[in-house]
Amino acid sequence: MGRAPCCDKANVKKGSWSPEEDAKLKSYIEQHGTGGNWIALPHKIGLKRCGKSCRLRWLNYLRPNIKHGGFSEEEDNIIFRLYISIGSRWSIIASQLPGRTDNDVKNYWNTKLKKKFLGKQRKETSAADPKQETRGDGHGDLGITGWPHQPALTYPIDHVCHDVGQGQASMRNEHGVRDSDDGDASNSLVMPSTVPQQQIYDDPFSLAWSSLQQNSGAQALLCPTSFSTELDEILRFNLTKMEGADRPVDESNAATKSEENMNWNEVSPFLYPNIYDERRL
DNA sequence: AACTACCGCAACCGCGATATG
DNA sequence: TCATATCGCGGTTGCGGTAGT
Repeated sequence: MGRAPCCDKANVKKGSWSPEEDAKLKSYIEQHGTGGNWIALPHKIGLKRCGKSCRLRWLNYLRPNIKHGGFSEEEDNIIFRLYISIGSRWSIIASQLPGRTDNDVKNYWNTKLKKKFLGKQRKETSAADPKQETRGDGHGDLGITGWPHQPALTYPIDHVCHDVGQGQASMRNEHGVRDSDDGDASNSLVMPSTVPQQQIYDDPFSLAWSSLQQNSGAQALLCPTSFSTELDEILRFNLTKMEGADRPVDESNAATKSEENMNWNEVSPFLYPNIYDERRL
């Protein structure tokens, strides 16, 4: 049997929100909060909308301090590096960008950033071997191996805080207040001070490339022409590692598995495998 | 000016996770 | 322990605007 619908679709309005609907929803939530129940909320305020739709509208558009468009170069870099590190975990990535929503970041990546950085990749790759410039199958602009679909590359994300120990503060200074700045770091990928300082790259592609070169067992990557194939393999490897870690390996590792509770200590073993492997020995 | 193709964004959908009774 | 309700997330779709022909 299929899943029960979250609302009565016949009596629910779909499509774009009107200013009146926005005003109703916004004023109610500002006065009363969500009441912990999105499904019941539209009925309370007389909106013919699905609760999920209300939640999405609030989170992505009506919520205070939301920024739309105008992504900075630094934000581009953060998104790119996190995507390389953890894949399409948009909510986690967005949590590192105050005022940005997961939907916004996702759209921005899919429409602009992916092309921007993959274009760069192709450029560098083709410079080394012009024969790999294009594919005739119409997928050329998605990368030679389609690697964006297999994320979770191992490499440091000191980009989250360009200066270890100061990054948090610097982000705060730039954007004002962190969206998860409630004294509980459990919702953020917080960089521990023990993480070794890595070379700072202005260009995220260079950073990813350099990291691949440094990665043990990635000798083949030193040959630019095999970049895509090897990257593909590394991505698969790390993805497998991350998926495997969703299940407790031992008692000490059987902590919460919820992404919401993901913090640096849980993510970092995948980003810094060498460091954490050594600690276990 | 009209048509078409493309792009960007808002919103929807479906599923897994979690909470609750 | 199980069933059901709800939340939260990532992937996908659809629409409006714009550029190109």
